[in-house]
Amino acid sequence: MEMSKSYNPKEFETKLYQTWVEKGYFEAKIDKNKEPFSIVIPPPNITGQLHMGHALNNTIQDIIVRFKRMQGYSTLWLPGTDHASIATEVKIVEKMKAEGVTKNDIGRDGFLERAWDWKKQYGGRIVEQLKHLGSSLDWSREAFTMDERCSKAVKEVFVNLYNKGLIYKGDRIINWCPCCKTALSDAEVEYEEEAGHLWNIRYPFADGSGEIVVATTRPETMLGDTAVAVNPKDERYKDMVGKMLILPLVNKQIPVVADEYVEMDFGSGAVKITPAHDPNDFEVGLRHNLEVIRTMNDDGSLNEHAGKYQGLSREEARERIVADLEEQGYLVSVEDYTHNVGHCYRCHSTVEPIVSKQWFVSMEALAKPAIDVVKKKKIEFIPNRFSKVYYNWMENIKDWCISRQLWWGHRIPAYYCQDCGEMMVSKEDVHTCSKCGSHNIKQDEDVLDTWFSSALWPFSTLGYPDKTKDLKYFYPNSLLVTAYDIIFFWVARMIFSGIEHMGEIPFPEVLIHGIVRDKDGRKMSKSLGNGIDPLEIIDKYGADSLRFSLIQGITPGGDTRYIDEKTQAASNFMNKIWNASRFVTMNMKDVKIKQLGSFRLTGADKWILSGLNQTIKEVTKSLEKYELGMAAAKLYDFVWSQFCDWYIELAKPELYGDNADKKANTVSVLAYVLENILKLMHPFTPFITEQIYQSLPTTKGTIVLSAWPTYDKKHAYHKERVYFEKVMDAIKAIRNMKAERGVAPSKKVNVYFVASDVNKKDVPYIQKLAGVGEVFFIDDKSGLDSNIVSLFGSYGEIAVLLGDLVDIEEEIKRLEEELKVTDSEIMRSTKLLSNQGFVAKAPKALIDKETTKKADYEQKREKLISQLAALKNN
RNA sequence: GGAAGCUUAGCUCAGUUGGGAGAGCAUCUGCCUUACAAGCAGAGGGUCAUAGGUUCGAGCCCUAUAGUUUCCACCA
Repeated sequence: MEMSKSYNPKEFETKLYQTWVEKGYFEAKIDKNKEPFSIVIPPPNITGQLHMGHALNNTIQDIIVRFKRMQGYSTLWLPGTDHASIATEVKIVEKMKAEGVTKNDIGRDGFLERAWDWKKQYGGRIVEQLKHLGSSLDWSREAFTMDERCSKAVKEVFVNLYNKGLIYKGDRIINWCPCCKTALSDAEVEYEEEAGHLWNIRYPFADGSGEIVVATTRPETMLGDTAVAVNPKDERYKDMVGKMLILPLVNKQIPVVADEYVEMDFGSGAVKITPAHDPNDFEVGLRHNLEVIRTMNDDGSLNEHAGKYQGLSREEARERIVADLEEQGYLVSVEDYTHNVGHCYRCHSTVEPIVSKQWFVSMEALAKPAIDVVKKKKIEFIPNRFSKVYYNWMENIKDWCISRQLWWGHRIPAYYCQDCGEMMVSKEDVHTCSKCGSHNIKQDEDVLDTWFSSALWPFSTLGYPDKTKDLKYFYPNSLLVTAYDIIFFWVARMIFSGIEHMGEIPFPEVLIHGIVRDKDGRKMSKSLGNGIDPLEIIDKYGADSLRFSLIQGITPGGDTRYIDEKTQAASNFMNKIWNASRFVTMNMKDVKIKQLGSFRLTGADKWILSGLNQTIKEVTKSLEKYELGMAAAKLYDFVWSQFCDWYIELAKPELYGDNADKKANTVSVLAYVLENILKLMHPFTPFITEQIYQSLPTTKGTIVLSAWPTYDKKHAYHKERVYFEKVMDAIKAIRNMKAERGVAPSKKVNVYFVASDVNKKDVPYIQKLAGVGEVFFIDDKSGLDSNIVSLFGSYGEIAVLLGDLVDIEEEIKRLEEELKVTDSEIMRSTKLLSNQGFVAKAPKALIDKETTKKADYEQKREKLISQLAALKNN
């Protein structure tokens, strides 16, 4: 296949992906002779569209998965989507609102019908978008959190936990979103600082003996107050504990109680207690047996316990209550006060703490082993600092509220007898009451937290609770890759779920990456409008460029910025690879490619093979440590700076020479190195590498399933590399000298190598790459005239004939400057080597290195001095 | 209140067992040299936030300070 003249990713990216999928390259095979490597994708929400976060997350996973696949692992990367209970329901309700329909209008069944339609229509969108990225996912195993498999797992787990007493139903204070009209878990509440007020209110004693002033940020909750609390050690209130106060506006008597929870030095040191609407107050209420009076409806409006305020929204109620307090003389003062207010993570309304009957997972017993496995390093976070975040959360965890007053999701498998009230929790649908035999059964109306099913993802997708072959072979997964923002929501819950239900950790490693910010370092968000659509970038530059730019310069756990120039640079790199490959394939035409080892290698050949070998070693090592940014940088350097800038240029003298055999040798090395480059690059940039790989006459099949290059001692060529770098140093020195003196690159200069160990056979390289005419080798330069420029370096001495271009005065100045630098280097070396501490404690290799360095500089110094003397004598 | 990260060239960032500071972009100079001007060759540019400490030796380890970002907690 001929390569087209220019790099145009659109010509092949989509086509190649289709072929990969059709041929089943990504389908995992259970192979007892191979080691499995499995990852499950963090399932994107069906409501979602691909954003840069997905692009980064999936690029990282794809790189690792493709790398492991090439290394010979039986590799599974399992795709799927999350039903995203609340997020999806919010979207559908919005859509219905536009049509003028409410949930109640169409009922549960009607709503679910719409939801499934919605899923059918949009659920596949993000999945299709992942394909544009090149993600090597096994589509034959695609899962959905509400498909049959996962739903079965959810029921199994719920019932098991219930039977063990780890799931319970009870009245607790929970976070309530009055807009979504559902309970939320603690993790689903986002706190934001808001400017508010602190109202100081007078609560008079029932016996008329004075008053207590309390402060509140939410005066509307006072209707549900059932006590005022003070610290038992507080001298100011010591005699008042147990006395009764009149609750203003309500005109009800409430007691003063003593509780450690109260901070004496905040405000007046007295706190109004509203057990139904504040988590701390709820606890105080439990300790003092206080009445719990809920004054708010599910939609946030006030209820019948609010007296004359019934029916008002919470905002209106606040206004009216404050006004009334003021009018009746109860309001002492109002202060400005900034405090944190909880918001629903989906609709962003202010969350109300409310007492409500909900289902909970009892966390204490589950958290303990989940903490242990990380402590014992059975699970490692990469980078390790994230384990602290994990401990912090796990060690302070509260029970997990899992019921949601929503319709889209896994309905809680609890059934109630309408006749005798018996509750039955069962995997199977219940139609008969186990206690009274009645058939009048109703299932719990609530659904489960969407994260309840995500928590089971590493095994529910593999067939749990059935003991499938997949489950046996691919569980535990090998790795989990995710951003740090869902450690609590997801990672932590997968860990305790895996341990509890599978008896085994879900994965031994968790690779955490950062988030993609905009060019100014801000989080990309809809409200800021600073989001960048990866699909637009792919359309403009191709997926490979986007992938490479996302990976370049990232470090585990670190955030990155999306900067378009970075993608342009990556795109230039793709273009470079394309053109270099085109150059190689053009030269491969009509040439019989030879096996390495069957012919004599040139110095340049050995130099590039040694560099390739080193690159293989380092890139493999970096990838094994998941240091993708590092691996990408090494590849970039090798491909561009070593292979393109040097080796291809070094190859040209042979390629354009008239020795067909030597040309074939060089082409063979070019082809060999290119093929290895393509393989090393493939995990990062799968499309371009496959496209070129298929164009090479030496390759068969797909690069996707090709073998990962391995380090080969035979190609180390240490000595040869050191020698050849002298040749390269000579070239650089001559180029540099010409550029500094304004000698046109096309102008050929003649040079003398003075007492140099540079080999005559390497002269063509110097001529071609440095723009040199004739090269002479002499033992000393006594016969040369003075119109020369002397260069000193690893190659020894080069005398360049520049004729009139040489200004003796300038030359003396330059050499004196160089002598000064050399002297200071010698000083540095001498000082270091005469440092007893250094000589005694530094590694031998370093001392040797320093010693030869010093010798080299001393030699150079002598040459500089003699050259200066010669110039000055002239 | 607690915890963590970051501070390196004009910009964005690398720098992993402590051993003479790097890349990309930008800037300047010169080149259309038969893969690539999306390119080639060359150059300039950094007291590695500050102050101490450990060490023969610190961008890297320790302590403190400043600035900055984030997470957790949620004192009404």
